[in-house]
Amino acid sequence: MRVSREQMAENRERILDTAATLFRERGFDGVGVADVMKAVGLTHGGFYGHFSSKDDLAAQALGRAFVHAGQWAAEAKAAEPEAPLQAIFDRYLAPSHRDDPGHGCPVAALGSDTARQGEASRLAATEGVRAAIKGLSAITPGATEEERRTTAIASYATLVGALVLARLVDDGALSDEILAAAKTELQSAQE
Amino acid sequence: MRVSREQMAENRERILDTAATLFRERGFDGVGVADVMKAVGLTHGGFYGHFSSKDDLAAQALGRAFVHAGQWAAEAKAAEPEAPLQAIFDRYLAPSHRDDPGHGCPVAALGSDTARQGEASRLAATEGVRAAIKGLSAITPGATEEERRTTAIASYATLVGALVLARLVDDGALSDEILAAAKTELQSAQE
DNA sequence: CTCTTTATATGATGCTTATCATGTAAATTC
DNA sequence: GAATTTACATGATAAGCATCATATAAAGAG
Repeated sequence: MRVSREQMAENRERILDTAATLFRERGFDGVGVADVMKAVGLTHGGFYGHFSSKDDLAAQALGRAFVHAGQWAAEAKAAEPEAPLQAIFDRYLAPSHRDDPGHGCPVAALGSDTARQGEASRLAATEGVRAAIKGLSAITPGATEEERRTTAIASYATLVGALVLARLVDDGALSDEILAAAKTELQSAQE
Repeated sequence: MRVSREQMAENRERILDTAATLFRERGFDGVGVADVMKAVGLTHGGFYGHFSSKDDLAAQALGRAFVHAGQWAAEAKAAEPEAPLQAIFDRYLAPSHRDDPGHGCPVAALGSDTARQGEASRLAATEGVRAAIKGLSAITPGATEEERRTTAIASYATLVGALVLARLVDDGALSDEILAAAKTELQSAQE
């Protein structure tokens, strides 16, 4: 059955959002085209009217998941004008973020996966990382532009690594300790 | 055809080593049982004489991949008795490590994957991470035991995150910059 | 209101892959 | 060295999944 133009556009958006969440939760190979469509409330047949392939969906969903990363600085400034960097660290390293990969950082959720993905996905991720670094640099202290950027990149790496490690281990106490340790070090580096 | 006891034991070891490499290179879902056996020079049929399932293999191969991580400190001390920590940072953040995931850090290569794996794999990874933290703590400077451990965990996170990001991006210059930035920050934190 | 278009549903198709069943030849045992 | 065991090979089996073909009913055009 046919749906209205707006309905179709909305369906497409929901497919993208749903895919972005499911991929982060279960990995690219852990989610089938039919799974995504079913979660949206459609059947698998209509999929290829929206996307040319699963790879195409993966790349676009990745881009969608990265949108948030590009707005890091702006959001943090709005939420905590006094200490935006601190707000980012707190949010990123919160147990709630660790426990909800579907709506969190795509690098932590799909990082090792994406490195093995097709070109389109790699490009989307690269742009996302670039935007995240730029946003972080803008609110990172430092004498020179270059120094701020270097520090921002390292902070980003610490955040990602800590979240990956915290999700990896099968021991809640150790997981909490990892998040806390990263937060402590990132704070003390700020002085 | 049957092979000797030693031959069988050697085959089992080669299956494990090969799997540990292939999984890190292509992800758990990117490698089939038949792929591993073929790479070893056997056929898929004999697999279940060695392991009870692919999950079983994955868990044991992960354990194998983590062996190296537990010996971090010892190896670094042997190679660079003066500055073992520096040796670890240099080696971990080297382009050669980035470009050879099959023989490198299992957290960076399979981190986000493993978080979705079965219990046995999670446990193997948890033990590996624990050992790596312990090893790093032993050569990390700091006033108290607790402080050394906190710093070691954060350094580990920075290493992992930087490698994941460096492998993720589709731009060699940005990738190199990420590795260099992490190294710079880790060094300056040491004073 | 009729005609045309099309977004989605249903139902193949073909491929990949984990696992199992059976055969066989070589190692081990006695 | 005959009998037995067994590690591996060959060849199913069955399930999952990406993609495509066709049908249909509802939207949009006139």
